Amino acid sequence: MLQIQIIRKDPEEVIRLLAFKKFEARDIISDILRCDEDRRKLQKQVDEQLAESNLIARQVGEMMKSGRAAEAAPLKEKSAGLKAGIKNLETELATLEETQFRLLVQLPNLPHPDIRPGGHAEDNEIVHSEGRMPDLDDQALPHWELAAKYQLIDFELGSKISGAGFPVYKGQGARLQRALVSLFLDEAVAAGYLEIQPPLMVNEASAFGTGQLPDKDGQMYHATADNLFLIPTAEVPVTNLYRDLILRQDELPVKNAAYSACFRREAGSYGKDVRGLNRLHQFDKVEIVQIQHPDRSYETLEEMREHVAGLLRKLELPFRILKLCGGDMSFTSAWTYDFEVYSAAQQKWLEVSSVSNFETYQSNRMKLRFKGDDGKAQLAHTLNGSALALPRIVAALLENHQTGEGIRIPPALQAYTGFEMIR
RNA sequence: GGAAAGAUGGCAGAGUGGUCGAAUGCGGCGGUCUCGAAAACCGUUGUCCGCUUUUGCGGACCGGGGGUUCGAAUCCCCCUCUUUCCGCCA
Repeated sequence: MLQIQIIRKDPEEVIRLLAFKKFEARDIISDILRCDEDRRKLQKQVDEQLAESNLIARQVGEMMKSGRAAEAAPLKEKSAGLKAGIKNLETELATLEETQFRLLVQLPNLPHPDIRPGGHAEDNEIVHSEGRMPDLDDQALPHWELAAKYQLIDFELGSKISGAGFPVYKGQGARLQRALVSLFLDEAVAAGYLEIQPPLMVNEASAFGTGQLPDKDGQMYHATADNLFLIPTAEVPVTNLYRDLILRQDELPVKNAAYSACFRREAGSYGKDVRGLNRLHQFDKVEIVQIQHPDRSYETLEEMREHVAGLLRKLELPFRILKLCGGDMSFTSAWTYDFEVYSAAQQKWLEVSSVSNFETYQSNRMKLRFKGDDGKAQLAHTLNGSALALPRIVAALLENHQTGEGIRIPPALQAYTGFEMIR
């Protein structure tokens, strides 16, 4: 959620930057400003009335104490008369506050000024590219066929017990999952992240805090009996750990890493992109989260980007890093790098990680602050990234490392799988 | 699922209708003392909103919402959560 102060200060700049995200904000902004003005005017009125009422109450108190109860009667009456008016004003104020909030929540985060405007994939800038493209022969198979051939993943069985998009991993396939999770967690811990094992279900306040509600309502599985949501990413519970907190400046940066299963309804996405592991309702992911001082959050973003790149190197996968254009970034992000791994057998790039700086957008919702040197509380910046999401990594590993004898496991992973080849 | 107790400032914990944003202790910060540190002593120490924007003024907040009253942390109602006991159980 954007801070009202920023909109008040320079509404034209907000409109200009939101246009980078292909968001036409002019109407909402003018509604917000009008509402804000009304709200402040009303706030002043309410405060004045309350001040008067407080004064009378104090005077009555004095009289009661000094035994002049009779004199208090007219004051009591006056105060009682004020009451109805105050109540009406307060109700009106609450309505305005709610309206303003409802409007504010509709605005996406401002992209950083260095973000390119645009709304198409072609507007994304390839900022880095590395790794050797595998030259596979004509017999190269896509991962869903490899998964069947080596009995690693059973999609049909998953459909039977749950539905499409819930794969069952078996044998070396299951072991590969566990190995990747362990590798990713160990790397994160080595990089200074605190390992967290969060709940997989969260309440409404948490879903709101990181921006899943109301923006992505309908994308989460909702357990209505208890009003809990299955997490779409560990970002949600982990970032919300710090909701409503005022950290000390010397506690920054907070670095947390968490493995979790992730659940996404993916309502409305069907078609060729959903084949195999490309798009699932349940998948595993290790997420890294940082809470950082606003002055250093972009250094931190680069650090996180380098961490993710290191993982892909260990897995010996060719990858590229995209700096997303405004229109391709998420609602809540100010700056996003996407990592894509080349899938040789599908002959396309698969998104395997997304590393973002949300600046104060999440922290403003969550009231996540820190106390600076001046003793004043201010909003912290939040960042997160996948490090990494498993399914497309598994897809790329299977496809890129397939050989005539089987699928080669990169050395860094062998310690975790306990085998060098999938046969 | 049943029963009971509870929710107060960073933490612990007092406060049962008026001067309570709230005692006290711990912690934090500043100072005295010291070569320095500890101890001791003194002072200080919440968040949000509005107006002024330098000092300042007003308002709100004692889990959340509503009510009673001139006046609520304190009384009443509803909700949420926590703890303990019983039941069930990986």
